[in-house]
Amino acid sequence: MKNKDIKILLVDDEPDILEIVGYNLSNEGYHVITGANGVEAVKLGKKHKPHLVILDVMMPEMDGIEACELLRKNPDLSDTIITFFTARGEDYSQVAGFDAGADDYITKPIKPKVLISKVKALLRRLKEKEESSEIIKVGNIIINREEYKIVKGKEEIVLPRKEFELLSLLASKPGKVFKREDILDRVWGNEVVVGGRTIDVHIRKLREKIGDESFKTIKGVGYKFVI
Amino acid sequence: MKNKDIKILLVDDEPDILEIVGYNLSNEGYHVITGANGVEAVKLGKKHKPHLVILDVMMPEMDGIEACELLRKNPDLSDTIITFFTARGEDYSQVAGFDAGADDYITKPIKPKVLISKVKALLRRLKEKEESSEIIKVGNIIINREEYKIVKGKEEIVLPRKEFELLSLLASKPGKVFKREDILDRVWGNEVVVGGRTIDVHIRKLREKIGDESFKTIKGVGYKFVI
DNA sequence: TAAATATTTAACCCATTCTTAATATTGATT
DNA sequence: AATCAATATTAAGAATGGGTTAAATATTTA
Repeated sequence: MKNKDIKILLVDDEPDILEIVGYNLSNEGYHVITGANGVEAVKLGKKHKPHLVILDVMMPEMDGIEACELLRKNPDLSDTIITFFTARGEDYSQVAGFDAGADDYITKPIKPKVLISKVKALLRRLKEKEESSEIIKVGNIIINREEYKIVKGKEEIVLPRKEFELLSLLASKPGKVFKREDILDRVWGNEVVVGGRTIDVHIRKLREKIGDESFKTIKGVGYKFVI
Repeated sequence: MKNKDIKILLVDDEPDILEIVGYNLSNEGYHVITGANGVEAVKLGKKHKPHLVILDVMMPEMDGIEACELLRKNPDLSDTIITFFTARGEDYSQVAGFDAGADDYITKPIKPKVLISKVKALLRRLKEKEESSEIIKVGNIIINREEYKIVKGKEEIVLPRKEFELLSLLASKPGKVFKREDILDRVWGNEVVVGGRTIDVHIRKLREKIGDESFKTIKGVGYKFVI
């Protein structure tokens, strides 16, 4: 996603702030939308579905806290990051702000450079959510290597390390036969020497936990995972 | 940011050191700038705005400590990491160095491999600084890194530093398993060696204070924070 | 400087995980 | 079908690795 496609809704009742901050954000290539109070914030939020909302707390008509609560109620904006724009020292606003569903806050005054890097950090958060990490999906099984978690259908299966690694290896290429020596190399590491039956025992455990039908033995060669 | 874009200012009065260390750093792809004394360090620092400065302590003209103090006064270099390069045993220099605003120190002699990994660790710190937004929200817990404050529900929880860092690391990616070695790297720093049970003890404290259910152990791997 | 607090170490325990070994079964080959 | 080598099964024991605690150090604070 390019900066041009990223929409930032900036809401503040001081025109100067809108001007300066808006200018800096535009300069970075973001698509900036501005509003002057809470009512506008809610209206513009609904209309534009911005990726990031920067909300001043103290505003006429409707303050930032209330606006934030209303914005959060809109399911279209559930992935939107909302951050408050608050004068240093207005501590109460932070607490109230988080209750209202804000993700962060930015203190005024702030240097343009710092603001930009803060905005980038917030948007990076959004990006991370989108990017899926090391996840293997096969049939109805999802293997999440980052979380060390297996989900089969609806149930979560907990596997000890060696079993997890073995399954992950076999499932990384369903259908492919992995030779016994390759399995030893990749799951046990080629410096460790274990007896010949160790793999079998682990396969057995997996068959018990994941399902017999998923693991095929190729006699004299190795094993494969089938869907 | 690619290595090519990372500028390292290396300052030492011994040409051999500049040669060897500089070679190793260049080899990793870093953009290396070298200087022979404190005066040059300050001049080159101002000019190039390096991301990392490696400063020998004992140098003619102006020593590393003084150079460090001067570099620190430059607001452009506020994000720059400064580390001293000191012969093993020159203990006083470490103390004085930190007073002068240094972030770390590297002892001579050092093997190229160790040096590189140290530099990487330092640069990782820089990256984290840039990236980490100061507030992490997970479940009903708000971690405010800027104020070193934890709020769980309505109550504020005070955590000592290591516990705080550990929690904030784990909570930075709920669900993700952090390997023990990664935790050591990122909370303790990879140069510090602590006993095997240290992490456990801190986890235990967190479990007491935050809630047992939030910290899951993945045996043989590490820990994860779950909501 | 003393007192308080934080951090690390060390010792021990316990549970889980891994491996082995002994025996049973399978399947390819003749 | 007999044979034989490879794999399956099982249970037991070994090894690993985490949990817990208290005491020893370090560090910070008053």
